[in-house]
Amino acid sequence: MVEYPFLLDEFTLLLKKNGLKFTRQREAILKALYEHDGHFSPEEIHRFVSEANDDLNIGIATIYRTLTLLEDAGLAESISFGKDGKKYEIGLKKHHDHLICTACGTIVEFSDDVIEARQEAIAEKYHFQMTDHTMKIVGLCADCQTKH
Amino acid sequence: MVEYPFLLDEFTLLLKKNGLKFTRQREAILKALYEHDGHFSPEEIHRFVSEANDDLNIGIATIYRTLTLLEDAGLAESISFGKDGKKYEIGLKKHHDHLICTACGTIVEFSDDVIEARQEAIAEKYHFQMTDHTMKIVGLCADCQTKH
DNA sequence: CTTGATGCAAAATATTTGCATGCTC
DNA sequence: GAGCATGCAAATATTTTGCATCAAG
Repeated sequence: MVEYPFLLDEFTLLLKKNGLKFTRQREAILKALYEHDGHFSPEEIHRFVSEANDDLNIGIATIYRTLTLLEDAGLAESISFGKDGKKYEIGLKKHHDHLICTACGTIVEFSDDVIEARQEAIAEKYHFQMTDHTMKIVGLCADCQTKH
Repeated sequence: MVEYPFLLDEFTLLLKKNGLKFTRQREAILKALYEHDGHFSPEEIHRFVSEANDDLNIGIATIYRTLTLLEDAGLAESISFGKDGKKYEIGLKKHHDHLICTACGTIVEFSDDVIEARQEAIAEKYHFQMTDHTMKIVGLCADCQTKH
């Protein structure tokens, strides 16, 4: 959907704008998020980054710090459900929402224009200046319904 | 919206159905959720229950266990956003969604039939058997927009 | 009485922070 | 060079668990 170079550009721009530094660690984390499609915990992301960069000894604290940074900037999004903690995914995709299976944990993404439009209308109605929105539908996926 | 006795009925029924026991602690937690309108962390709920029941020395573990129980049963719902952890509120209200202000943390509830209907259609399209759904719109509330 | 529930404290997780040192800019 | 970023480890915070005891059914 979005090309990596573009994402990287956004990122460097953002850093510059805030007087922050571009580091190998930050790049590696952004890239890991870009290359893995799905939703991951900070630990998982840590693993990805470590595996992809033998030479780079990255600390978990940096993962947390960077994820927060990316989320605030809108380059990453977090979602959480049930017992599982927060999971992150890359931002800047076409906006989409999630279907989550309570049995197997599968997350399906979807996008719906009617809902998108409606959300804007609602934000306006309540005088909110909307910066983001998310929707989750939870239930049983087709597979898990069968297994019962 | 929903009367407490009704809620309590649902609860006892649920417990019975699963061979679980009705205890003072569980009642107290349900009631605390019912009496406090809003979204609270397990700690906060623990405080509520403790303050309302001097004689009842309730442990935080029981709060966690009961909240999980209530959430699984649909009698409570959790929502999480940004740095804050999971927050719970009573379920069985008319279904509603949330507007969350990123600056002051205010949570406004709203309900929209168009969206409700659309969610059902989407669940069906993906062959999900929907058990719940949530929507969050995050942004700046009217107040916080002014303060800038 | 039988079995699940509770409180407590310990254990397991998850997340944040302080600080010396290393790297961008 | 100046100042932010990093890794590490310690400090916190958050949740979960084991277990002896209690209490609901």
